[in-house]
Amino acid sequence: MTTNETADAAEPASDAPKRPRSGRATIYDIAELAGVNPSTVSRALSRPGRVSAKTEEKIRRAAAELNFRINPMARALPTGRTMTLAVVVADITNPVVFRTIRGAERAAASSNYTLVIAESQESGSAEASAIERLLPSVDGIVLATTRLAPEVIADIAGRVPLVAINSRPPGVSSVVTDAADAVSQLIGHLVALGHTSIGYVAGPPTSWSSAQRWEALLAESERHGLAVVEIPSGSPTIEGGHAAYRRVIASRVTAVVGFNDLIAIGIMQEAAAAGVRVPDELSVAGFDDIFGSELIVPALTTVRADLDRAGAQAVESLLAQIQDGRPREDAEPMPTELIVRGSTGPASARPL
Amino acid sequence: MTTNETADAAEPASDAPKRPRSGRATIYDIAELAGVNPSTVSRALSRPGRVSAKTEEKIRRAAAELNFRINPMARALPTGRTMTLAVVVADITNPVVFRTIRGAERAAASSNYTLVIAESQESGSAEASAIERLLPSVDGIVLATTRLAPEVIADIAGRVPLVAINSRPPGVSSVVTDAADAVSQLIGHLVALGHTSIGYVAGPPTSWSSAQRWEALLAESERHGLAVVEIPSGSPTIEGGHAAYRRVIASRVTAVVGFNDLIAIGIMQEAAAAGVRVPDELSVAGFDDIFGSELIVPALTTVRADLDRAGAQAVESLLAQIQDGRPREDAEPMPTELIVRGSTGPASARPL
DNA sequence: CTGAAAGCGCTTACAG
DNA sequence: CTGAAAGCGCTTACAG
Repeated sequence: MTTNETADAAEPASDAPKRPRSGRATIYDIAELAGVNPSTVSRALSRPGRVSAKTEEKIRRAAAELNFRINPMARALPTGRTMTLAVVVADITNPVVFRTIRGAERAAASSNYTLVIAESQESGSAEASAIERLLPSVDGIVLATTRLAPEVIADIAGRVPLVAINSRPPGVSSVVTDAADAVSQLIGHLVALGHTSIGYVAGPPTSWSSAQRWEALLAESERHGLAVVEIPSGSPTIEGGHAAYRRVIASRVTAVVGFNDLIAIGIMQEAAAAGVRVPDELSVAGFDDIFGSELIVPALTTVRADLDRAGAQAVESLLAQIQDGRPREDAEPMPTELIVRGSTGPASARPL
Repeated sequence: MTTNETADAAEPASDAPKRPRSGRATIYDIAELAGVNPSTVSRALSRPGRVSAKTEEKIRRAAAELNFRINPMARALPTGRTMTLAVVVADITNPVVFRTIRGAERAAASSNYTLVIAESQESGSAEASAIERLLPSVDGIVLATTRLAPEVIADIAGRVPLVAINSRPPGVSSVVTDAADAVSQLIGHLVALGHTSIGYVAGPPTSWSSAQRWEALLAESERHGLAVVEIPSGSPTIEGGHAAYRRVIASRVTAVVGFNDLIAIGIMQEAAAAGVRVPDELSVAGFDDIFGSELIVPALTTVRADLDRAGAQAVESLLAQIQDGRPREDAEPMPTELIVRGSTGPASARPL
């Protein structure tokens, strides 16, 4: 009532046929202007070629004149296609995830899809409920988070097209980076420098990639006859690195690899605070090559993956899945590249 | 056809009443189960209290049993409320903007709104068209970008609730940081160190905040009797800082302030490459206190603003505007805080 | 308080 | 090729 009155008051004082409340032109307006049936307008606009050339032309002209924009909500109702995708992440602030988001956003936009982003900061249950909330309004989901159990993810994937980034839930499409190769490059570098005992500061216990990297490290340790040790971090952040530092030192390793650059940076900061020189007394390396890795002194040795591309690839795979109605064959793990910088150096016994 | 057959094939082989294609329960299912009219279900679910307690209870029970989730698209059609907000940014990668996005996302989520993000990397026209595309599917827009002319923004604001971040288009709601105070703090610090000639490396020519900061700097220069010079950067990035470096040196200033930390970092990198010591020969400062400012050596003196809060505040203001139907009174400019670190020091003539 | 009806802006078989 | 009709899943005056 109130709403209507307000809307009416805002209308121009002409007695034009009733205008939609939004003030936007609809296919009915076009139909009237072009002298055709609304259904013809719909056809002309949504699948060109199904209508005679001259009618189509007339309709296009009318649409342009009325500055017509299709209403995606209205279209979504009969078709069930919302033309929007969701990406759910644990923490937008993490440099790794926003690169992924950017890649995803671009791929989505270039296919005329809209991207909504959901951050699930809190618990895994918050995450699940965010997904639940989004479900009816999206055509698919990119899951770039570590909080959900594989079975839960598989379950969601049963209800909506989904692709996971950096995890491989059973039966679910995913895009991952090549952990074995990444770790192999990094360890090769460290071994060449003479390191024989290496620490790995892990990411969250639920993180698939962290587990992968540790597994790869175990494999490398056998190959090279290394002593390796896994150290928990609490969280994949600078603070996580701080928290792990004492255990790193206590382990007497000569080199430490962080699950990600954030952790590695945290470790370097603690080392600096404790007067332990990097890399002379302790070599440090990470993964991701985030902004800041190059800035810190010494600059951080790390393994880079093309995260933008991972995000884009996830969206492309998702779109294909939406098209075909069934999950797409997973692509190869994405290649990685070792970036050697100043934080790693020759092994040398640290004075006790 | 194909679609329907597929859907049918997927259905359980019972002869249950026709299920909606989505497989989700609708209010009709609830109505049937609860033995009431669909309109009653709608009322019970959307505005509790308009229905007798016991019917409501029955309906809730049925809804829960069917695991009902309202379809936001379907609701949007009659109401015109999509429950989604858009935030449009120039570059997601910019640390400043993703902090803002995070704040916006949280505020939106806590009001049960969904946030879609649009990146407009390219030209201002790409930006305008992205907005155009989003317009029908959102209830409001947060504009955190620098590419659009104030009149264009004002025009868009006439068609959809909008609030701008870090610009003040005429007649448009906005949230901005307190440039005058920020610059005053920073210049006070530099003056105390003995600097009398200061360079300002600007952001994009279309950037309202960059202009604000420069204006404030001019005002400060009068107050303190300083020589100040504005230097263009091309872009608000590290590369922009690189590009501006020669002009900075050529200007013979003893201190330089970047429009943002990215530019300041770029300048520091060039200085390091050229063997110019910071801060001994050149003091450098920035704005934003991004991740990385603390990592670089020497750590960057900068002015911090609470960007998360800015994003959240923009969303709140937008929501109020959507409620009331008219723009909300702008809040005070947000306070800022000077963070003094190692990149600024006493003025000293640089050897030619 | 609740039911029956109309409508939001599209799409898509079904006829012709 | 195009029109007329029904329907997508909701909401909301209008009656009772």
